Amino acid sequence: MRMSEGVEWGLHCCLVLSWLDDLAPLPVGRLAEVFELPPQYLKKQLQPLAKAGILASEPGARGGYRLAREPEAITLMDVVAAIEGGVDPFRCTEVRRRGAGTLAEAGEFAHPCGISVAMRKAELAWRRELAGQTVADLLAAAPPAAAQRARRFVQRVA
Amino acid sequence: MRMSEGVEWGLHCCLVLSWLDDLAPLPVGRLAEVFELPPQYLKKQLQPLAKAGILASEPGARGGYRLAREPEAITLMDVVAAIEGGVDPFRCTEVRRRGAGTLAEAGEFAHPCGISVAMRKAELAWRRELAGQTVADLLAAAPPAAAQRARRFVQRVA
DNA sequence: GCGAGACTACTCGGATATATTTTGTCCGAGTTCTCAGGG
DNA sequence: CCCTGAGAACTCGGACAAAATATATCCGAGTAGTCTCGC
Repeated sequence: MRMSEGVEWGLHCCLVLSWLDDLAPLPVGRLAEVFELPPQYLKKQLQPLAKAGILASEPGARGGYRLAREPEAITLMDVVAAIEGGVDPFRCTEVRRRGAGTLAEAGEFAHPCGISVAMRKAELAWRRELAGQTVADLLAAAPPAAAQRARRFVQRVA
Repeated sequence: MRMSEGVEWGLHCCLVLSWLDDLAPLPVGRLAEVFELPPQYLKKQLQPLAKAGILASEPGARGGYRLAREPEAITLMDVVAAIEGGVDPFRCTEVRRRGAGTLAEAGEFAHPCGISVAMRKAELAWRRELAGQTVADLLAAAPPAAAQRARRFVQRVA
């Protein structure tokens, strides 16, 4: 089980876009330079965020990405769901119905599989924690020097 | 992000091995028949559980797998960690140090990355829930008919 | 000097290859049971 | 009839392919800025 690195990139980019809100929209190329990431692939990772309404994109020259909402309104769950697709890590394939399960009576499978319930309970706790933290919280925790450095870096390159 | 189906299979097999404890050790072939799973691949998935001390394996004829501990002593976290390798789904690649981060002062990275901390907090909640549930809990929640059916099925095939 | 128009440069969006992980299969080492032969 | 010993069958363990997913790259559609030409 491995989360896509796009989640890490996306969150870092949300922070930078918050810091450089007055310079928006910011092209992907600039964002990529800030973290030395492959620009094309970073763009591919940010596209789902735009589609999910977390980022707003502007085409054409002088275009780029900006935050579509206030940092307080963007939860980590939003970002993870947008990039990972919002599917459960654990996927019940109803193994219980196969093999010996084919001999079961009809009503037995009315209740969901206990293993699935247990795993989903754990994932719910995970989601609850993700939904309880916002990009604004990350901004508060980040060192102020990083924000200033990112700003100078982007302006220097420009 | 997708959890290996080996987790689902492993947990179901733990249940069956609990139900059929007096028939142990049970070969993988029998377990595979109970759920119509590819026997060789199921074996591959159960091997990490044996290595982790959750299952005990016996080689040779009349060999097979049995539970190495009481169901009360096997948590879902144990099974997930054994099969998934115990690594964090989110992996911080220290992106903050690259690009603009190379200009930072030395002490700034003494504190861990805030994004990493946030993600780890969520994963901790997930792990806590997994560690709080045992195979014994799954046994209690499973329909009694399933246990009897599995027993009859295995004995019939034999 | 000023305005209109076409051109160029730059942006995002989606379609196309490569790498890596997951899934699935195969062969070898070891142990137990079976069965034939001898006492 | 009982014991001994060799053979055969069955088990797990780890090494070897195939498929699926994630990673990385390229090309096309569209927009803003710019430069030239005409008035």
